[in-house]
Amino acid sequence: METPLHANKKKTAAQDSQLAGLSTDSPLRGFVGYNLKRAYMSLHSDFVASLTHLDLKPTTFSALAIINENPDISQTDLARALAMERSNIVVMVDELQSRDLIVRNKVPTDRRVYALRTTSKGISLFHEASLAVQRHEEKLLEDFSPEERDLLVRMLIRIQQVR
Amino acid sequence: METPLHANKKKTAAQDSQLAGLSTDSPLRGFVGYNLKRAYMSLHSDFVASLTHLDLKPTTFSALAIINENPDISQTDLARALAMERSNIVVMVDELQSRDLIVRNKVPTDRRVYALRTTSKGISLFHEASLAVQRHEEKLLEDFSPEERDLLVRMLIRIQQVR
DNA sequence: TATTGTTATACTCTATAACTATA
DNA sequence: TATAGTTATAGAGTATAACAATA
Repeated sequence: METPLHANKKKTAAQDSQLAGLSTDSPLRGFVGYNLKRAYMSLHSDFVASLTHLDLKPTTFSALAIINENPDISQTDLARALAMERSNIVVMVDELQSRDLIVRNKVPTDRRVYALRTTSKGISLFHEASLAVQRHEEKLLEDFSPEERDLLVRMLIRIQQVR
Repeated sequence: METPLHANKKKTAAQDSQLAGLSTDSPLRGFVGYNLKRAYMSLHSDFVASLTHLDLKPTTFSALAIINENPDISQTDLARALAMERSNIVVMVDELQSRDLIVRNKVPTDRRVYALRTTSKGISLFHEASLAVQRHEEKLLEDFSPEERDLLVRMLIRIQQVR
């Protein structure tokens, strides 16, 4: 028995009109930026839904991934990696810490900073979440060959490297 | 004399860490969704900047494009095309109307709806904005061949068509 | 002086519910 | 009953400024 991905809830505008726009927004379809935004929007709600059962949001999932990959990372560096403001990192780290998913360790050599680490609970939740995200991506990209997926990722990274 | 695209303002987190993340967020780089979001974020601030001199935002630019392409479109259909809630369309249409970029015509056959149309002022502003967006995209995609751009757009559309 | 973490705050975007007038 | 437009409001997400502790 799987949880249905689209239950009988009323859809939001963002979810509903994924296809509706394809006829009337033709003047915008030639723009890469427009299609990038729409593609992002169309996968976003499903992505969020794939993490709710673990009580994670996209940002908290990403934070967990980065802290797990970079033990003793500081909040400032985490902010930079996530492209978020330091001030907004604080409350998110508070939440992860209060749920015992990460710890804030003091650093003797620089008493201003915290060294963030995932706990064993945080690690196992992260692994579980990774599987959920992989399932979400698998469904999203089922019509894409491995080569196409790779090509897409490389193109998206090239766009980020502009400037 | 061109307007500098990155003036001497302090960068926001979203702008700053376009590249900073490339080292520390490696566990997330395999996910298409993550790269999609980051690519969208990295072009967004520059896209917004490319429209500010015309006092347009991404959404108002898109609305202008859709109304121009679909004369006498209703607010509900505009909302669907833009993937926005009808309630949020109202204030945006208010603004475009107050700036004489569009008109709200009454429809005799159904007195509930408005038929939206661009004014001549709206049309010329839209054309000017289109050129600005094209310049922005040209810079964004200068390393992409026409074939690559086309391929990227088609992949992004395929993602939107899932489900 | 500069940086880390922090707090408070504001602003934008988006979502929801309730209403009116029409159909 | 259902739909178009509207209003008010609430909730995210994100940005800015100022501060204490530390470098």
